[in-house]
Amino acid sequence: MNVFKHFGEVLLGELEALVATGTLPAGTDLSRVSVEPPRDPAHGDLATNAAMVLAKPAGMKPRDLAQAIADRLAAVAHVTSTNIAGPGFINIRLHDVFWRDRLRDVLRAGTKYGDSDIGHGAPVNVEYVSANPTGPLHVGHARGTVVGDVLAALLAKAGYAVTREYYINDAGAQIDVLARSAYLRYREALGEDIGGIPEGLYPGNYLVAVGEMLQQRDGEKWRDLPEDQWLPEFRDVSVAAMMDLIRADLDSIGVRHDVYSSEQALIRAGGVENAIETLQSRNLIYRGTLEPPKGKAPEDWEPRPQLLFRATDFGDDTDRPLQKSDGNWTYFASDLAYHLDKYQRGFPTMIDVLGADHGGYVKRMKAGVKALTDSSGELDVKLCQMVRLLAAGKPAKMSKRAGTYVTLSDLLDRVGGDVVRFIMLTRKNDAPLDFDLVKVKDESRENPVFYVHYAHARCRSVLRLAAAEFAAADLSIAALAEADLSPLTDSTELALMRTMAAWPRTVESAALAHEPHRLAFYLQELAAGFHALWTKGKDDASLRFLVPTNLALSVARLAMVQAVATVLASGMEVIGVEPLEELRS
RNA sequence: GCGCCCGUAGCUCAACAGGAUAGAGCACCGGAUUUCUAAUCCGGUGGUUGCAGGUUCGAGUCCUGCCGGGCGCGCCA
Repeated sequence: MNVFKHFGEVLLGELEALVATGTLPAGTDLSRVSVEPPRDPAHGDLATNAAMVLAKPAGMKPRDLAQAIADRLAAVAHVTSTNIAGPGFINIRLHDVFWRDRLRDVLRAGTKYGDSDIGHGAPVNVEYVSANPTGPLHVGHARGTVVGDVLAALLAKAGYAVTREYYINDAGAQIDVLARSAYLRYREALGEDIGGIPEGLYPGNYLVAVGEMLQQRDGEKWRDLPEDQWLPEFRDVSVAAMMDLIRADLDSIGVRHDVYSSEQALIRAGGVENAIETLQSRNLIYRGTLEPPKGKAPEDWEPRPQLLFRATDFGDDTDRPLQKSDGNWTYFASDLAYHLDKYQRGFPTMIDVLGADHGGYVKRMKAGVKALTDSSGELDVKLCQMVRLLAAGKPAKMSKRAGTYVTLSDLLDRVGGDVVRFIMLTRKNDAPLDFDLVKVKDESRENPVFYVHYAHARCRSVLRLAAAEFAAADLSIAALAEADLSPLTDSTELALMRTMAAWPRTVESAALAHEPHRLAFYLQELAAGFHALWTKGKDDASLRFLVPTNLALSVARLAMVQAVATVLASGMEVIGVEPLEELRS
């Protein structure tokens, strides 16, 4: 249950009653009315802006209208009091029983707590990673990988039908370069001294295995043939090998895409022509000449008539070329085809997770999607800013082996997948992020991964001890869900329950905003609430979770501890981090 | 030159769809432990939300113009 949405609906009912009695005029627009947590918990449990939003249409002073609304709300179930504050906020306080009952919601739902149906099963396509198949994934790919994967999981939890997709850019010139690089390794495998890797080819030693494989499979078959004879085969084999590497990398961080789309296959199937024709039929293509970019004209610029898409009709800054002078399609043209293809496969909603260096590309792609789908398709692009690798505050050394950056695989070996996943969500995607290889392994308050893990482990520890302490009692989750929770009266306990009850709303709002980082922030908040209560039990023994002389109290508190563990696990499940039983190794 | 993103406490960052007195952590100062794992917690100091206007009952959030930083800017993907 999203508490705020629930009471929002209740409030709307009361407002409609005020319309019926004539206090509010017929046809009043109620869409801007909201029910939210108050900024300061001291104000109450819920707050609404209804009186401020509706004062003008009602022709009343906000505080007078607030009084009329508050009078009605005071009679609503679970509401213990209302008050009017500031410019006309109505603060609502709910009975403690209501909050305690939310623990039952958690215990009955398990880690499905927070699942929502706001998506109504609508299909959403999330495209992420989509690294060029020219080598293994490196650190730079890690952020988009995590952001995309967690966004997909988040949308699934919010009730969308999510497809996770990887777009293989296997058609461009860089694939020829890859094939030539592999060819060199092939000759090396045949025993030739190839010397150094020439400038412009990929030097990475991950291609050695590709060359060796081809040598073992085909012997000298390709050695003396002209390039156009071996290039297609070397392209295919190299791309397949690189995708195997990439898939292995993704697997090791727990990422599995539902669909891998090949740019080459799309082009061969006539996808680009299909897209071009669609645009042509809407008169959105013409042959024209672009102005050079002002202030930064390329030296070799010469005016040239090109096939152009009228992107400016859809909010872009300039029209965009579709065809290169050699007759091949531009990358933009095939990307148009790809997005049309996704749309035609049943995804009116598409999300692309890209690196920030694609920022200049967003407007034209959104324009393209609008044009191709007659504005019925929607594209959201999440740009991920740079990750700065540090070690104890200083820039981390890159591996200097020829041509290699720090690979994702190296990073995972060093800090583990849980750490990578969590840390990548500790900033919103469009802000730069520092990833400190040392700090992320610290066992302290400063390390959010540890802090959240520790909270869960502490919950589990209490539950284990409880099983020993109260061996005769039924402490199953089902039993805890039905327990008498009335002994839970401390303000810190109630605060923790409110935090847990905010989880469904967090899921929904993060999903609507396409902002997975909010989950990581929520988990830190919940962990903080639990740690606070834990320590309070040290100062005041009557607040300890386990009170051997008082079974009823202990059971109620165990229900709460179990609920904390469950909500933490629910969030960690979305992020893809494993909840730990204990931290001791 | 143009476009996109960013600018919030000394530092690193939050702020949910435009809401109330802008919140955390670190650092600094002062406290709590014969532990349900103190690897934690509590309290205090700290702000002209880059600058100047505008819209609104209400602006960190929306609009305009500046300043500063990052990314990008026809035949790379």
